[in-house]
Amino acid sequence: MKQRIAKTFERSRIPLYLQVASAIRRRIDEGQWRPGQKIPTLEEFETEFQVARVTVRQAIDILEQEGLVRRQQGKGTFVAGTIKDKRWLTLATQMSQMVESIQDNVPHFIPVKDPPALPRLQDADGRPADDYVFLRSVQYRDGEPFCVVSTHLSRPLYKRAPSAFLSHTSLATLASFEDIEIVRAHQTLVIGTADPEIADFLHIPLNAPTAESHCAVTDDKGVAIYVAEIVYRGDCIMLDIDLLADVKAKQKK
Amino acid sequence: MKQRIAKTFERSRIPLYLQVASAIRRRIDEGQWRPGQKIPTLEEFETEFQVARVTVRQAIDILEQEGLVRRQQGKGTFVAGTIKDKRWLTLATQMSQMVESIQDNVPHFIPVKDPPALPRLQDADGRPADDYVFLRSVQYRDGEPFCVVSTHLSRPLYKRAPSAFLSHTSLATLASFEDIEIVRAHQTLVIGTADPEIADFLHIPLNAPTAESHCAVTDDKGVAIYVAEIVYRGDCIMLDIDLLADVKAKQKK
DNA sequence: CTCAATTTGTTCGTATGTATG
DNA sequence: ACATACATACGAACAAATTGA
Repeated sequence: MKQRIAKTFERSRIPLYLQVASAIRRRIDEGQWRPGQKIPTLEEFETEFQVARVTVRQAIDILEQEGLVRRQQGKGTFVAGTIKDKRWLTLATQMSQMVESIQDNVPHFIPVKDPPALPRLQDADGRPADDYVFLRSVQYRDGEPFCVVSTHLSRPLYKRAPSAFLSHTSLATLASFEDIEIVRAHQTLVIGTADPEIADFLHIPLNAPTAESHCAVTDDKGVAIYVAEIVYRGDCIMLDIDLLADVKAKQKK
Repeated sequence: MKQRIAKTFERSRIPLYLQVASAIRRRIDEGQWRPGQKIPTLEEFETEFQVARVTVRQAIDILEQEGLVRRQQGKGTFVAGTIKDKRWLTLATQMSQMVESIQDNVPHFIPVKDPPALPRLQDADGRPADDYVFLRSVQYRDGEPFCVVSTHLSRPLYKRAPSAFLSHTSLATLASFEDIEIVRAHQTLVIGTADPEIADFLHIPLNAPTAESHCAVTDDKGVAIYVAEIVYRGDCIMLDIDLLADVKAKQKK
């Protein structure tokens, strides 16, 4: 037949039933229907999304597999009782806060085939060090991976405490060296999507939203001694920004 | 045939050729191959991704449609000369900066059927005002929509200059009232995906990554006089965070 | 200029997945 | 559950453009 496909959906090439599943999943995540509550009937979704009944069923099949909903013939479809705690990771916007929050994280290192010799530096990151150590790791919480960290660490720095760098997050170790003067510590954040490799590490679907952080620390000689590219799962992070932080800091003078 | 599908890909139900396209697109975005440079042959991708030649071709078809690559029979496939300026919108992390950046934006208002009487307030946002005006608009740049703003504005405030609030962004207008004391201005940011409505407004595919901002301004009486929910396209924004901002502010004392 | 190697373009047959009514 | 149409994916073979020997 014609495959009429509603206008909003046709912008994407992704199979309809997946799109519908995502749309409904999102509403559940957002709390539009509370745990235990009944969600609309197949017929209602059919009308709303302008798709065939079978397509809605297929979408809900997925949500049922995920344990997000429970179906009962003759009664309806209900939101499962337990919804996971999301957005638990508030990204730090200050160095001190950042170090504190990753203090106790244990990185799980990934072997790297062809480590890039130099980090990708942005304009203001400073000049590259002569030699870097490249470390790549996945970090977990409650047995679930939530970010992949690729770090370029100035080799002299690494040499000072290799075992520390291999058992703790690099930044926490770096911050513990009191004699190193940090002149600049900067982070940029963009939103991206999971490529196959990242999807694999983070146990998320391909193209799922991610937060990609570029984080660089520069010493008093203008050398970028720490440069990390961090990819977070998009669904667990949250940023908290005090828009008056600058004003308040001035007032304290 | 068998549809062997490599392990990494099978977690996702998304069509293979789209997955491959995403993987290659990402590498181009990341600058793994410079503009004008030749990317690997179909055969090489075939081996790397463990998919059929036709599937790789189909993937590259998409990138060609997007204008990201250029193909030449007998020679190869090349990264296009011009890569669009992405990530042009650096989200402000300070009130002053924010007001400045949206100063000249012109909102295109959307009619609203059932405006929510009260904004969704977070713990520290303060108490709700007695009465709000609800405004919803889409903002454009170069004719392209980049965010949808839903604003709750304290009605007394709105009454002071209705025409200003309808021709400029609310926050810019708000900031122009010198006699209003702002005690708190806070923003939280999470990563989400486009639902059908947002996808429609922003001209992006359903489930495309978005940045969802909750922004609240509280006056000296502890009343939330401005509360906005802003949804940005995920692919145009970027955050710039100085991790030593607090330290520097203190040093200036 | 011809020839072979390389690389993209095209087509076929088949199997399975997606979507409709 | 069924019949139908179209999309996705495979493997393989062949065509056409480009390059360098």
